[in-house]
Amino acid sequence: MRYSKLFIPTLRDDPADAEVVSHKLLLRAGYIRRVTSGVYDYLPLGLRVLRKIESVVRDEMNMAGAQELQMPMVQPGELWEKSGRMEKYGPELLRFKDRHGHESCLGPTHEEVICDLVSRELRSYKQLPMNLYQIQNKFRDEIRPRFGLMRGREFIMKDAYSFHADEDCLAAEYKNMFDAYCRIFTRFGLKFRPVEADTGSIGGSDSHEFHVLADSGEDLIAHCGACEYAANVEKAVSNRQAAVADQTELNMVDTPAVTSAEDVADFLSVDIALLLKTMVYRIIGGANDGSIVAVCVRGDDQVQEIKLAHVVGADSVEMATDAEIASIGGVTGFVGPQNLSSRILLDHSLEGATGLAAGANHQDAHVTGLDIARDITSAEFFDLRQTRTGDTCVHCGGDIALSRGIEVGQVFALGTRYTKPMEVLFQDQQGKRSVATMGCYGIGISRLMAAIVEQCNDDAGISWPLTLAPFSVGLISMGKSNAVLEASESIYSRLKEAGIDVLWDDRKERPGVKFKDFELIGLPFQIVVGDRGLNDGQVEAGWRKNERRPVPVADIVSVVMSELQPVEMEN
RNA sequence: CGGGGCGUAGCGCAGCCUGGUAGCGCAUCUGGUUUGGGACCAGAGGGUCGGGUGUUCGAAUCACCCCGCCCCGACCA
Repeated sequence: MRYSKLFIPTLRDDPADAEVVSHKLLLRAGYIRRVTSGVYDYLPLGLRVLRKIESVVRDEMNMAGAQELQMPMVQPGELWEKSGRMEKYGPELLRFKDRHGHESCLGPTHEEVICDLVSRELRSYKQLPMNLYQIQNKFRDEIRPRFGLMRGREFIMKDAYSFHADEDCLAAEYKNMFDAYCRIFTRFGLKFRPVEADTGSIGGSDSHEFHVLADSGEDLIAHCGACEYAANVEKAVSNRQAAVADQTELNMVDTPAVTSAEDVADFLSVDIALLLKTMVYRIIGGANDGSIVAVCVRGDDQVQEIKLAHVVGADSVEMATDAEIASIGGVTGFVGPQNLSSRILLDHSLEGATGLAAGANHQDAHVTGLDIARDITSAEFFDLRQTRTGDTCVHCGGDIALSRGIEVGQVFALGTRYTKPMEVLFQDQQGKRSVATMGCYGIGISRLMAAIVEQCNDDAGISWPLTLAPFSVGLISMGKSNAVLEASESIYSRLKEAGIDVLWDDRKERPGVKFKDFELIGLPFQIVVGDRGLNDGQVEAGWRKNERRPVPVADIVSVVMSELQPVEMEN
């Protein structure tokens, strides 16, 4: 491809509204443009990268035995009514009526559609298992789209759905997909980590997320330094060294206008870990929708709201209002676990604790010497705290550390969560009607593009891995002497004939401009043709990251082939 | 939706406080000189100052409303 004919609108300055490096670079290097909040154009360079990402994913999915199909973006409301998610999915599901007044929505995911399809065609266990996938646009009306491709409203996802006659078969496919995902992210050359995950709004039993490690990641993951354990903090469990204090009398003390855990600890001169922090939540969804619960953790811990939601069987939880706190006998800022009329849930780390300071449920007062076993009636203990650094691993006792990650894939063992309501039934080996079990497996294709840039960049721009670069080779001709033009033209066509993806910068620009643009765009290998070397029958060639070396014009194609080939073989 | 910030030429910004009809750098176009790391000279084009209403002789500037964008929280591939 000739640069002069390609639409690559590069920018000198960082766009003011881009925050993370991938967003800035993809915009500046002319890969994407914003259309509206969370919705982007993929320009020619961006599309080329997308296609390469897709082809690796396709390759591995096909090799793992899955088959590709394509489902629609527009979905009928009935399907969502049937699965029960019309109500549950919430405002993220973009709904609309067509001209006939028919309830429709834009597909944020495709469990309903695939179940509908499979339920119509599935008769016998002999048709199982099967794994169907697509690479397609999704739309989720995100509360807050941000960071460019990282969290768009419209995005591209590879989603696969598998159906099975029994649990064992599902487990085997889950493992199969897990392994395929590891191969995919390895082929991209990414630093990634599979972690145990909460199943979120999709539901199901088992789930793992695949995270690309990056400081700009929106997720926090906990991992053990000594063993393989890793989990999203929404789910991570860990042991903590609990601070202990002697058993003492229960006392009420004045703490005028001292409310936060830090301030109370300072004011009373006690270790913040010997504080008991009480948070009051309202339950959203589920059997106890609307009811209020009190939750206690140590002063230096945070309540993990996802864990809490699971414990109380809620869709989610929200902090209670002052009035709601008062309704259970609490006083905002001074809430404690004693004499509350609501359910009181305590984190395991508080079981048997003594000598604690806590809110007194009186204005401007706390209690000291609180003894959980002695002073709290009807306490229930659960894992409710968020794992933090300094905790130890429940499996091996090793130290837990936290990292930031970008979630680029997730696998779910869904069981019959969808197949039951959607009536995906078949006749089993005994001739009985049976519900299929299901798994689903997603990879965020467009998000991956951003995640890769997060890991592959430097001060000058993007630094694509060879397998994903929009072009493998950038050919830069310098000056406009006929010798340079002719040599460039001939090298360009010889490279093309050899099957190498080459971008020839034939523009009438000064060398500096060309170098800067190529480094910004991030092509992995460069060839420079200039009068200086041409006089000795040479051009320069080299990887973006290294120095270029002189190469005889006659050898350039074979040199490029031998440089590029071994790298491609590794992948 | 709650909290903070912003909206002036394609991009990055100044002007606003203290009203007088818009400016800088980059980019673009023309001519010339340049040509191994974002050139130089000369000239040119491009803006209903996010939108509306109001105050005023006069509004980019002041007030109110709306819209859009970005950042922090709840969501997820």
